[in-house]
Amino acid sequence: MTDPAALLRQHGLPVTAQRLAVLRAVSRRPHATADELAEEVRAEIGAISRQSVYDSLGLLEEKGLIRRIQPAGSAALYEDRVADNHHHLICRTCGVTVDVDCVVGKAPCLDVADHAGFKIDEAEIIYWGTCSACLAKK
Amino acid sequence: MTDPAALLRQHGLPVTAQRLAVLRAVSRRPHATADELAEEVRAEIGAISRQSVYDSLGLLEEKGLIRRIQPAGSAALYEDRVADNHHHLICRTCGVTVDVDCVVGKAPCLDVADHAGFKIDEAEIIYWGTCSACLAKK
DNA sequence: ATCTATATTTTGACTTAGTCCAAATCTTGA
DNA sequence: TCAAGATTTGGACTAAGTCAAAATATAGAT
Repeated sequence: MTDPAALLRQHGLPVTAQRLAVLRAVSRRPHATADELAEEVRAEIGAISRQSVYDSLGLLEEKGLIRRIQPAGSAALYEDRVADNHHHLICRTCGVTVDVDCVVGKAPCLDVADHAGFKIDEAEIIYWGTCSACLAKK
Repeated sequence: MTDPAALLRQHGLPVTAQRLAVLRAVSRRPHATADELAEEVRAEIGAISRQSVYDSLGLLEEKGLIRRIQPAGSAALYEDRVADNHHHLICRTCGVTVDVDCVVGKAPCLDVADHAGFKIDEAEIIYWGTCSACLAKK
C-alpha cells in the first residue's frame, strides 16, 4: 500500500530507480537539502545527476508526496510528512529543524482578519529560536 | 525625531549618503528586493554599489530599523514596518505581497504546544494564495 | 579649518542553489 | 520485443548573495 513504486504509479508517474531512491532518501532524512539528498541517494544506488534530484523532488512535491520548506538563509528542505498540518522550529545558531504540531487545531492558521481579497490556500509558519543544545553551549 | 540621519546616529552608525538613501528607498517601496532598492537609490543619489546596498540593508536589519522577509521562490524583501507584529500574504501567481495584521493579538503566534526545548524568539508567518486581480484573470 | 584614525564604499572575483537545453537512455504499453 | 514517449544525464548558464583588498569618506580631536 505504502509501497513507494505503487505510490508513484498511482500518481501516473513512471517508476524509475532515481525517483524511488529520492523518495526513500527524503523519508530517511527529513529536513535535508537537495544536495544532502543527492548524497543519500548516491550511497544507495551509486549515482544520480543533480538535475534528476531536482526533477524528482519537484515532481514528488507537485504530486503531494513530499513537502518543501524554504527557510531564510538556507537551501530548500524536504520532508515526507505531508498528511497533517504541522510547522517548523529552526535554531538560528545550528540550523537544526524540528516539526511542531499546529497549535490551534486542524487548519487553523488560515484565519486572517483582513485577507485583502486573497484566496488563501496555505499558512506557512516558521518559528525561529535557539535549540536546547545551543542554549547550553552559551 | 524620525529624522533618518538621527536614527542612524542613535544606533551608533556613521551617517552616509548611501545608508540614508537605502533607508528612504525601503520606506518608499515596501516589499522590494535588494536589486529593486538599488535602482530606487540610484534614481535618488545617482549611484551605489551592489555591495553597499547589501551592507546597508544588513546593518539596518541588525539594528532593527528594517525587516527582511525571504519568501520561497523569490529574493529577500525588505520593509520598514518593524514596530508591530504583522505577517505577509503573497500571491502565488503574480508575487504581490501585502501586510496582514496578526490575528490572535499582540505577539500571539509564539505559543507552541511543544517547543522541544527551544527558546523561541519569532514566529514568521507567510500566507500563500491568489490575489483578487489574479483570481479575476482566470 | 585640518588632520588622523577608523569605518565605509567600491570593484571585481567568487560561491551557492538552482534552471535550461539537447542528446542519450530508460519505461511502459502494444 | 518494439516503438513512442518520458526521463536522465551532462554541461552551460543565471540569480542572489558573499569575500577581500584598495580607495574613499566620516567623526572626533587638535
